Amino acid sequence: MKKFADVIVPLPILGQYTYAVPAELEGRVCAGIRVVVSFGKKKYYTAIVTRVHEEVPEGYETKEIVEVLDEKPVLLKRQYDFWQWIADYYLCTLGDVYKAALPSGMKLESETLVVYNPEFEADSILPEKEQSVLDALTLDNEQCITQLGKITGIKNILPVIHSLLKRNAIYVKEELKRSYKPRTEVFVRFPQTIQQEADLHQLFDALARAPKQLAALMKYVELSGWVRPGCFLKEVSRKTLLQESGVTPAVLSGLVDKKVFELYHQEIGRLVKGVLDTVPLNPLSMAQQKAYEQIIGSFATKSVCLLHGVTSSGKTEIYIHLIRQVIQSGKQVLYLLPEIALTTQITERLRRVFGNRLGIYHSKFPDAERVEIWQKQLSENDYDIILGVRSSIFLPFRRLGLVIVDEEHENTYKQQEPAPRYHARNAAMVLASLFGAKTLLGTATPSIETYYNALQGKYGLVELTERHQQIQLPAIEVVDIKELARKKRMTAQFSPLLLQKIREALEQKEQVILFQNRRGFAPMIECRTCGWIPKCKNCDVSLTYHKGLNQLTCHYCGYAEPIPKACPACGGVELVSRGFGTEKVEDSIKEIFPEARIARMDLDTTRTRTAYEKIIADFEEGKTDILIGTQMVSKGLDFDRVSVVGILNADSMLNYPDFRSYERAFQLMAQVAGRAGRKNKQGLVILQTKSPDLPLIHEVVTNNYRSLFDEQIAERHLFKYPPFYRLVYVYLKHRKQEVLDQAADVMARYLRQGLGERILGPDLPLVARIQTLFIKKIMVKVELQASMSKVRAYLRQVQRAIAEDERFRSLLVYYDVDPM
DNA sequence: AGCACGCCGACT
DNA sequence: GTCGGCGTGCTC
Repeated sequence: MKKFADVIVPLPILGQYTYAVPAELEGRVCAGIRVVVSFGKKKYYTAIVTRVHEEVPEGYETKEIVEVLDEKPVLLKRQYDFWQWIADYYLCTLGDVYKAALPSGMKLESETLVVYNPEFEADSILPEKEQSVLDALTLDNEQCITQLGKITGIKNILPVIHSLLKRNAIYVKEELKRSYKPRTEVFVRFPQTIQQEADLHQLFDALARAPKQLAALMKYVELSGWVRPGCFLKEVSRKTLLQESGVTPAVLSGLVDKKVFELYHQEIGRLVKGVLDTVPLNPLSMAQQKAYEQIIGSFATKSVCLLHGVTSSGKTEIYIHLIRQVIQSGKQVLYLLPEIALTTQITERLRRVFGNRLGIYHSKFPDAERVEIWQKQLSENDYDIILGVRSSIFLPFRRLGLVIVDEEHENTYKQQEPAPRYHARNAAMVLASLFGAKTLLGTATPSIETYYNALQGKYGLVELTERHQQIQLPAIEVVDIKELARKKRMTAQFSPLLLQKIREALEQKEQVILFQNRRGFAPMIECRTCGWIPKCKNCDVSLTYHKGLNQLTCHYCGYAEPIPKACPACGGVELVSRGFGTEKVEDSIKEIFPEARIARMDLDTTRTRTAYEKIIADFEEGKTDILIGTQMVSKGLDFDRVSVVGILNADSMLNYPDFRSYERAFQLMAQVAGRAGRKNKQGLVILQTKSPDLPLIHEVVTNNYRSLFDEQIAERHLFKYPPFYRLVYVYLKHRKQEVLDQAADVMARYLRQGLGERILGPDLPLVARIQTLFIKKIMVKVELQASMSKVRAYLRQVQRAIAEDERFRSLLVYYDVDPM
């Protein structure tokens, strides 16, 4: 029987596509493997097979699978279930999920390289077009299809390539199969002939007259911790041995010739660099031990547990003990961290404990390393623990036992753009449940939803109120900058108190962190005469002034323009900046403390991983006195000599028209404040605000999470927000304002027919135009008791109806489920 | 998402 | 008369 395969293509289109399985590939095609298929007239894609069957498709001609890329599935059954859950829940396509899940090295697209097969001999004269492709390939025997099309001038080259592939005259390049090359290194070991210590002594004697060789031998014994054959601590690479023993390569090859050593090649993970020595765990304190036992206890009845521990209570140590316990039971652990918190500090700590059983998955790592981790996860020798960011929930697991979501409240766990707009914390819980595994959420400032679920008994709740090693919480002083500004006592963005404390800290060789949650120089500039503000020509936002680049930039589309010399509205030449960002803070502080060493950490200064790590390392080593930054400075970094933290403008965090802004402001300030003070000294936080009487400010000062929670939960209840209601935002985009308006109205009316009062809007979103597309938003608020799956089904139904409407052709519809 | 096909404006 | 603009619909 003829076989067919359903595949997922990496495109945002609904449904799967069916390809014919050519007879010669039949044995190799199965669910979960990657294949190359031609899609449309020009493109080749790496697709993933989800099902092989014998149902002949009707209504269209099937194409054949071009090539098989894997011998074993890269998409495991449980992963596929997980993909389907994501696509369903977050209202996106499987193609979207596929694109998000695989590192790009594993899903190479149409720029596919084609290679000439040197063994090919034509048994008859080839058609003209095919011959010209082969001629083009003799010039350069590996080229991409698009290029071949250009060289030969053949318009529709695909069938030609197809035919040549069939003739075996060319093949799809190996690179597509393995776009990364495993790195190998040469290692040294004793051959089989050396069996016991006595053999070793014999060798020592034999080499008595070759001191260099003897030195190399002794060094090897030392480095490897050799006891007897098959029993040594560490593999020793040729490079290390040469380095450590100080002998020349000639000496070593002499030993190899004498059959004292043998060399072997071994793949080495790019990530495993050096340190493989593991150290024993630190014992837990009484409080930590108690929390540990409570977590284990809660897992007996509940699948999710919240560990609510104040900053510096030593949550990481508890995680490490839990991880060890899970690994010992033969299961794997997924340890999630928000992007910005995944630093060398935490990775080094885990590596010291778990050695090369630990895999690290970071978006700033090169793609080849990510591919390597994937491949290793698929192998027999998979990692016991993966430490990673949001996207690591997509890595293959076979025996997942525990998921840890650290800094659970962080909004970077929610993917904003592009689809799938998933929340890694929530998705991770579903992933865990597919494995019957447990999830531990950890944070000092839980999200309102999570804490509510814990109080309701849906999650276990373990509180850790004691700070580790009696580190004191910092003192927080509130400064009313509105009052000071009125009295003209502010120096730039700084109150006299803050300046005084910075000065004192500098004098005592202590460090300072200044926090301003806005990058750039100024959020906008304004004409002093008429109030004109430059706006982006593509998007409905004002342009941010970047002094360093000397231009105005749009933070949404990246559009930039020079600063106008005069106001185009009134001709006024005085343009003043309004508000301030980190860049301006840096400028001012340099002026006030010219002798201080200053660094700035925000999106603009940390484009690369090295730049980011350098800023942190410099600060850690005391090469920097003052660190100015956005929320980046607040995450997961432990610095020892910070005595003063300045929050420059608390109000800038509160002015977002978002129901989460208070919660977020509290979390941010609590986290930043936690950076102040270490072992011996209480830290000081200067909190500058224009509204010192807000309850929120008081809650930050007294570190009263519970009060913030009670206040917020009442508000959420009153205004129908999570956790009492679930939200879905429906976004509509169109190039023409009128068409968009009409479509939004029609869609809202449809939705109201089925969902009634649950529909709000259409409204203009925060940014009503991005990259020349007008946008409208419809909000869906669904009470907890209602069936979300029915709501989702209805949303899809309405979208289909709208798509069929002649008037709304190129209307773009997408969803944000559980928006943040 | 691409990309080809198709239908209207300024050009050799 | 045609070249090329983007609006529309299809991709197994």
